[in-house]
Amino acid sequence: MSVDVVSRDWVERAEQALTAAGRKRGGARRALLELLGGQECALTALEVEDALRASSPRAVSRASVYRILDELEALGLVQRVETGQAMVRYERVGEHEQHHHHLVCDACGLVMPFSDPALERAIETLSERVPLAVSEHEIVLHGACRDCAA
Amino acid sequence: MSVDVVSRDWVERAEQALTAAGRKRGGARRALLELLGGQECALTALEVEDALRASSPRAVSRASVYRILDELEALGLVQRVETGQAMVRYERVGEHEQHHHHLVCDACGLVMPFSDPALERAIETLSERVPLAVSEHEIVLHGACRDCAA
DNA sequence: CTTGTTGCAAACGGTTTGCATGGTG
DNA sequence: CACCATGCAAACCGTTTGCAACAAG
Repeated sequence: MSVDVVSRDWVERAEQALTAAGRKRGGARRALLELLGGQECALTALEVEDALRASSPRAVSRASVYRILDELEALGLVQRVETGQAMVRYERVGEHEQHHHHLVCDACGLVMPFSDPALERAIETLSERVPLAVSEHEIVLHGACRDCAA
Repeated sequence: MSVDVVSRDWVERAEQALTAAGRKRGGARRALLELLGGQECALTALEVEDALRASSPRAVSRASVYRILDELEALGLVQRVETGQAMVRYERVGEHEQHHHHLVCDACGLVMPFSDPALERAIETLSERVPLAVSEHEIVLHGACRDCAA
């Protein structure tokens, strides 16, 4: 798998973008970047906080988690994902990573990524025939995952 | 337009479903059904409350708005829409109405419905190749509406 | 030393719940 | 008259903000 490589790229790019935006370095942000870089899919702010508390000796405050996620979102390094689970999720946006969407198990809350070229094409075509200058789109499929459907 | 006809159908169907579920009638619910029946697109709970306060002499309490919307959702008469605007939206589900999705203007908050057969087909095909027993799907296009893009 | 960064705790705002009252069947 | 429906106010909980202490450039 190239997950580690990808994430390392992203972490570096993020550090650069932050520096370019006139930001200074800080422990909390470094820890958060490291975490997001290694994630396969979207996390909630609370999950981020818990993961950081578990892996790091000094906890990162909740406020910082939200502040940093907002910052990263503004720089286009992270994107929000609305899964209809009452909490916003966040995931990194890789420059060369494949655009993807989400499957949500309404029974257990599991969130999985998926991607489909045909769907993207349909969205692209559609985007030109709609009374909106489309900048982004989000697709969420709800249902029961294999474990829960059994 | 057949909007009025459609909404009347829906209101009637809702009343029947509620009675069948062993519920009694009440003024708040009747007012809410009447309102949703006449809506073109999804409303937030707060918008529902305001609309009811404006049109009706006696206000409907916020708690009732949420309780009734939950009830209607459980019966499949209403569906939640996540537009990424920090508040959940609700809209009626018509039996013979066309399935649709939403365009959201991130600048002014405007929400518009749209539907696209090609997109639905793509979703349908995709649903069979995914590790999830898909029961629903939601598609949201974000961008700038005509007024805001100008 | 000037300016961004972080933690803590309090404030916010949408949503939910407990409880007493009132209306429906 | 049993039970659902409703209003009011308080509780909840994810998120945001104010402020003071710190650290990077």
